[in-house]
Amino acid sequence: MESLRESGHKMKQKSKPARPKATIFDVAEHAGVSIKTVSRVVNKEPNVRQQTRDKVLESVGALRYQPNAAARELSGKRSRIIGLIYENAEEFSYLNDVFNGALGICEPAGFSLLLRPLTLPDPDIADRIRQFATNARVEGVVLPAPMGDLPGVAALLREMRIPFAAITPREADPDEINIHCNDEAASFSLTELLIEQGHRAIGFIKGHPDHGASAKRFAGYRRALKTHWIAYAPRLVRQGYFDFDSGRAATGRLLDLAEPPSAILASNDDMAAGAIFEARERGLAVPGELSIAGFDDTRFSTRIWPPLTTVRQPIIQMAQTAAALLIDKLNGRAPAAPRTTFECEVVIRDSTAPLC
Amino acid sequence: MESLRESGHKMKQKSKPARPKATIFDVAEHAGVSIKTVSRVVNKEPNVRQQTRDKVLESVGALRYQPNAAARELSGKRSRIIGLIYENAEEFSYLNDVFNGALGICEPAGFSLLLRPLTLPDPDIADRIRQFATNARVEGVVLPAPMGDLPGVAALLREMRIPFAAITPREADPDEINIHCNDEAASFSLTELLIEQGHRAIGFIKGHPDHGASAKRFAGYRRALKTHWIAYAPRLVRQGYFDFDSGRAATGRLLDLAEPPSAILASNDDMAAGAIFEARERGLAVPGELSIAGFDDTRFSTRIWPPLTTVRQPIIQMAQTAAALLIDKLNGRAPAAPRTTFECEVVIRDSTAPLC
DNA sequence: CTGAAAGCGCTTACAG
DNA sequence: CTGAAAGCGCTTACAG
Repeated sequence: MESLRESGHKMKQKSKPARPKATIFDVAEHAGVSIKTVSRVVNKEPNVRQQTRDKVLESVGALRYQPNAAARELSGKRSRIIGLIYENAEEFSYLNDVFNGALGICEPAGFSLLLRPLTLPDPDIADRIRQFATNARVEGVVLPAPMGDLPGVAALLREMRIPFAAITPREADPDEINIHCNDEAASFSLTELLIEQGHRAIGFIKGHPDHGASAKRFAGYRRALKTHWIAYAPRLVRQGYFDFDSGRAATGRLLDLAEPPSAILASNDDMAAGAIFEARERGLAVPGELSIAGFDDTRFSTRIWPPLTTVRQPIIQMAQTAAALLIDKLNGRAPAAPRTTFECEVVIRDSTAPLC
Repeated sequence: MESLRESGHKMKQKSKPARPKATIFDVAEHAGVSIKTVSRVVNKEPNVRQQTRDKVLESVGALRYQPNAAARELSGKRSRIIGLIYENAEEFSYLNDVFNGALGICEPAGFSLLLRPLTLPDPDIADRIRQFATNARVEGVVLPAPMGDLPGVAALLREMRIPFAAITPREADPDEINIHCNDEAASFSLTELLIEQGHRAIGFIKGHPDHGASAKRFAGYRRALKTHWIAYAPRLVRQGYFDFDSGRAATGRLLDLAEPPSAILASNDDMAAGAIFEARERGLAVPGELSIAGFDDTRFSTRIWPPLTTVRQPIIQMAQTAAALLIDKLNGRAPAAPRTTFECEVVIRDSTAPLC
């Protein structure tokens, strides 16, 4: 017995001056228990006397013990890594919010967040995701829009048995984690705002067809028209792709109409910025001669002139919820509400005005 | 022999339907060598006969062998994780480029990139970095501006003996990896452009004092004035902080002058956007009555009206170089050029015009 | 040029 | 409620 301890002490002939870095053995010795008990306490497992638990916790603090993640993963088969697979779009403020929200939950829960940007469309997307999931050893994945809308992605993750949390308004399997906000209702409110301002010819620029949000936003627009007994005119609706250029081009076609709209609702801010740019190029005053509204409330919307009327989503909270529910699932706790809805908020600024 | 084969076949009574996941032992058996030899081949170590190497590589392919990262880290003391510590700023396009550039190098080299946003100023920055470095087990760190400019950060990393690559124009220890572009020369060129357009009263909005780039850009402005025999007027210089609001406020003070400038050079695009906004609020035509130039060529600069004259940095390449040199260092190869300079490029758009 | 042994620091069964 | 043993899949010394 004595000799064991001796040899233990002799062992510490480290060549580096760096701090020793306590292991589970050091903590066990310090607390006078077995390493298994330390493991139980550190992992918050049950069946440890409170007194023992306190003793161990004290030693953990005294030695500044931090479990070795590699050893944990090797023996426990758990990597504690969550992947964030996203479209590498130009507009990054949405992703930045998603990232910060998810990280804020992952870090305190002891999970690392690993990012994987993808450039769409990508014919090899399945291979790329498969490789990422394998190489990075992710236990679960967060899928911000539009990744959760791509049929191949969700199907692949299901096949690989990797749990995921999708942020998208598109309906999902009731057992899968789905976070979204009420795009349809927000679009309805925004359209209604324009109607209440006297606009009747309201142009609409649709979003990218691969995004679940696009259909919802368009549906809200149509419902508002219907509610207010305004006939739906297909010629006032143009396809966009959520980027500046497509918004600008769609606006051009709308303004070329014999009877152009007095207001344009773009399905996101980037396209609304394109609309404002096009209006300015044509010498049209915004909002005097043309009202323009967007969607997303990007950082952009208060930097351009005039500041944009738009819709704000609680993206940080949505990402936090996505990460939290995913971690619950990974930890074997059934998520309380796999499908969670958040409220959007219409933000009225200067790019829309009553029709004179 | 025959029996061995037999038993091999019987072995495949796996209970899971998932693919077996080959280990180094499987590869060794398949190739008829020891695990040590497999290890040598996989890690590209010398002293293996070409014939043996080929045989092992074939088995690796046949079994789709991928080394277990956790086991590797546990035994080899190397995590193959690089941290990216950045300021969580609103303007994210710079960071997005940094991230994509670094990731493009890390992934093929077998390194993971772990992001750590920080909100500045942060009194606990040292603790936070220390904890990140420990928890995430980063081997090295990439420090995009302005993280490399904060004296505490570099000092802490040195103390922890964690190699880092700083992207900043500020001078560094010649042994440390430093990536930057020629901010001073670019600012000189931009100022010269305005001078050549006939401007004499050129306002300057300085960048955040904690960023190394700020001093360089200011120096370029002063040198251009001097070169062209224009007296330096302190009243035409205002302090900004790289954000929209400070750019707008500084522009307001400049325009309130008895003899306001005919052109304003802002040290980044965000402040230039603020300048344009302020000019518009005052009913000043840009560039007709006031020329405005920025710095950075953010995605923003072509979205606002008028499109911004600015300076483009090859950020993706700079980040790639930072990551590549850092990985060289981590792998024990001395970086070829620890201090590397890139060229910036002046991009002339519509926000600047000859003085009439 | 190649390999047998030890060990990295944990967790998972399994005892008691 | 607690612990002794085995083992996760590699790499690091060390032999030959």
